[in-house]
Amino acid sequence: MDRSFAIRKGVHWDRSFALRKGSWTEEEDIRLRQCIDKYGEGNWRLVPLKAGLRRCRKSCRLRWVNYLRPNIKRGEFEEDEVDLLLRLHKLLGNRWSLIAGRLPGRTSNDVKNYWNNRFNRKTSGITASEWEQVEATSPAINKNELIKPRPWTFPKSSSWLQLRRNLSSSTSSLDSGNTRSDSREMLGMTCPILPGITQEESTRLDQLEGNSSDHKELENGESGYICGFAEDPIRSLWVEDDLQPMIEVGNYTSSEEGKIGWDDDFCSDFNIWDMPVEW
DNA sequence: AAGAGACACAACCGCAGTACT
DNA sequence: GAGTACTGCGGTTGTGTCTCT
Repeated sequence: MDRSFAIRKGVHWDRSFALRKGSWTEEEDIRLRQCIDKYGEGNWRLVPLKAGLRRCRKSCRLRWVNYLRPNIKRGEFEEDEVDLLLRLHKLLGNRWSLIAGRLPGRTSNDVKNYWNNRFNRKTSGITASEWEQVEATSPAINKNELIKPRPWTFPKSSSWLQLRRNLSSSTSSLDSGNTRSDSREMLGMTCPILPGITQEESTRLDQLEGNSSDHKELENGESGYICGFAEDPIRSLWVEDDLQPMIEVGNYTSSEEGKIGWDDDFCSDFNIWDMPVEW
């Protein structure tokens, strides 16, 4: 790709750094795809060099993540996707990457663009009076009321198998009087709340199926799988046997019988599918 | 047919958090 | 602990296409 070609294609050419900007060509896509296929994702600093691209690493990553990555879903959002998007946005706000994580095949950019086009006040074409009506009928969401999950952090050596072992030991440690933070230490990680089910959680559920040691029974008689613990106050994703993702918020307790549960004095839960959506 | 405006999508930029030295 | 590099995210802008007049 030379400068004259770039100019002909209407592509901006940054002379000072010889880095290309603007739309990606088919040739660049092929180079990038071949590079990722060969070396895998990550280490974006080296990708432009290995791929022989005159693009900055951020540009390469963005192109891969939003366009070239396999299994990216194109086309109009389906009805159930829009429904889930609305519910998740109500819960999470503009946390596009988290929302996209629960819409298989959709990227954060897709979700953001879709939202901005359809529901953004500036661009949706909805009149001021219509918006006033929407806002009046929708419960206000304060920033500090939004659940803002942080990325899961695992020790480098962790694996689901290890997590499972730690999960078992942490449960028994509660019975022996250890504190909750001790248990988190034993877990070797901090797991914030993750509403809905991610791909990883889904995979884990598949692994859990039939493994009774990971199946928990609550004091209130409910049973299911715990997919994540959060930092204080305890917020956890609890997936019941019928695979309904419940969000538990409250104090985590244990009982003599070895059962686990949440303190009734400070505990609430809700099903993401039951959340009202008023648009 | 041509121009204007709307729309959808791609890409860039700046920032914050994290990892590394 | 401080400084630097890297990564990922969200807001914003740019650009191509479609529709309407």
